[in-house]
This record gives sequence, structure tokens and C-alpha cells, in this order.
Amino acid sequence: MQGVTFSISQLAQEFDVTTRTIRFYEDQGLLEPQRDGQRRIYTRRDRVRLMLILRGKRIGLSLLEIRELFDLYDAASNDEPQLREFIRILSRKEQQLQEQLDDIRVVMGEISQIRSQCEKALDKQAGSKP
Amino acid sequence: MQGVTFSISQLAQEFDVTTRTIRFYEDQGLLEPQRDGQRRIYTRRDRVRLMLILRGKRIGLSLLEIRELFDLYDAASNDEPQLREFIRILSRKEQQLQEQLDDIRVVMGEISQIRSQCEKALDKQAGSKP
DNA sequence: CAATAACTTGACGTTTACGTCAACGTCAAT
DNA sequence: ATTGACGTTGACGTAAACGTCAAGTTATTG
Repeated sequence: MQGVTFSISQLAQEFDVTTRTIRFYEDQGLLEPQRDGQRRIYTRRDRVRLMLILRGKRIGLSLLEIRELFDLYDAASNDEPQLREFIRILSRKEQQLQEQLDDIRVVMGEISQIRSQCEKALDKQAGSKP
Repeated sequence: MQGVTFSISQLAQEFDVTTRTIRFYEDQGLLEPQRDGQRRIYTRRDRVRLMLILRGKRIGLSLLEIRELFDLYDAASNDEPQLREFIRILSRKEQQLQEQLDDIRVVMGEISQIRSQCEKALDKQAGSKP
């Protein structure tokens, strides 16, 4: 029993990125798929990693930051200072995310205000030529 | 009565960006301060714009997107298709922000899980050598 | 008046995150 | 045996968002 695997283009399709992108992530040390000869073979673990990479990007992490988190998470399982460092980084990031979330709320509030103003303006115009 | 104005370095200090950055925003059509001879003079309106630019950036807008929003907002006051376009863009961005917000919540949840695992691991280690 | 500080434009450099060829390997199907 | 789909490694290109000089201007202050 060898488990489910994926080709590079399968993953590319599924996550709507190019194969170039996936190889690039490998260059950056974010993925390390096995090989069958030359060809890359991706396990479910690799697939999860890719998901994490993309989610990390969506919340504004750089590839380098993502890599650092991966490295720490991989290496931290046994070493106390590493674990402490990991927790520190996570806390910091959590705080940043909270600030980002606040920003987003503010902007979304402003957007809805502006939009309702726009819509009022359109209503006036529509009413003026019946 | 001429109103409060600011120099480029005042704004740079206040918002913790370089003067280069502020001039760059002007190159990109995001700011257009008046001049006293050569020197740029910023009004409160310019200051507000800069605030909006920086907030836009924090939520992941590109300078180009920010510029488009400014342009639309400036030009849209009287023209119906422009207003509709403006509303469309705002709706789209609102949706993106909502997705980003969801992502952030997911990641923050994961972070707190991982962190509590780390802390448990540390407790064990601490307990093992009294 | 000379020095200093603050400002200007312009040009080139840098980093991140890929895109875009080019040239070649491999395997299945015709 | 060739075609076509899929994969591979380089190498170079690019867009965004500034940083970093360089070289000159203007204002003010001792």
C-alpha cells in the first residue's frame, strides 16, 4: 500500500497555479516531492503543504516567511528553544493578523458607506428622468 | 486663511515612510501636491489621501488599484456608468476582503491550536526535570 | 558669505514571485 | 518509428514598489 499520489499538473489544476509556480516553490525549499526517475511525485502531505503555502500567501505572508514557519515546525518537535521561538513567531503573526483584520473591517465599513452614497446618487438621477 | 499645510518630510515622519516613497506615489498619480516654487506643499486633503493609500496597501491593494479607486471616486460624481462601475469595483473588493478575512480567521485558529500543542510539549519537558 | 539643512529631479539598482522561451527526456498510442 | 502529451532543467525577462546614489537648487542661520 503506497498511498495516493499526484502529478505536478494535477496539483496545478486543482489549485489553479502553473507548474512553473509549483517548481518555483520547490526551488525555494517549500516542497520536496519524491521522484520517479526525473518526474516529481506528490503525496498528500505535499498537497497539504501546497494548500498551506497558498493560504499563507493569501494572508500576506512572503514565501520566505512561510518557509521559516515550515522549517521551525519541522525542527521544533524536540528542542525547547526552538519551540519557544516558534511560539514567539506565531504570537507575533497572530497580532499582525489581528491588526490586518481590523484594517479590513474599517475599509469594508467605508466601502459600504461610499457605496450607499453612490446608490443614492443613482436613485436621484434615475428619478430625474421618469 | 490658507489652511494647514505640511512638508514632505513632515508627512514622511508622521506616517513612517520615506520621502522617496511619497514622491513615488506622486509619480504614480496618487498624490498631486501644490508647489511653492519647486517644493511640494501638502494640504490636509493630501494627508488624507496618503492615509488612504497606506491603509489600502495594508489590506493588499496594489498602487494601481488604489489609483483606479481614486480616479473613479474623483470622476464619478456626475456620470452614471462611472458610478455603476465604481459600485461594481467596490462590491468585488468587498467580496475579496471577506474571503481574506475568512482566511485570516482559519489561520488564526490553526495558529492557536499549534501553539497550545507547543505549550503542552514544553510543559512535559519542564515537568520531566524537576 | 559660507556652511548646513532640506528639498529637487533623474537614473540606476534591488527584491519578490513568478512568466516565458528553449532544448531536451519519456512514455503510450497510432 | 513517429507523434503528442506531459515532464524536465536552465536561462533570461518582467512588474511592482521602492532604495540608493548623484548632482543640483533654495532657505536660513551663524
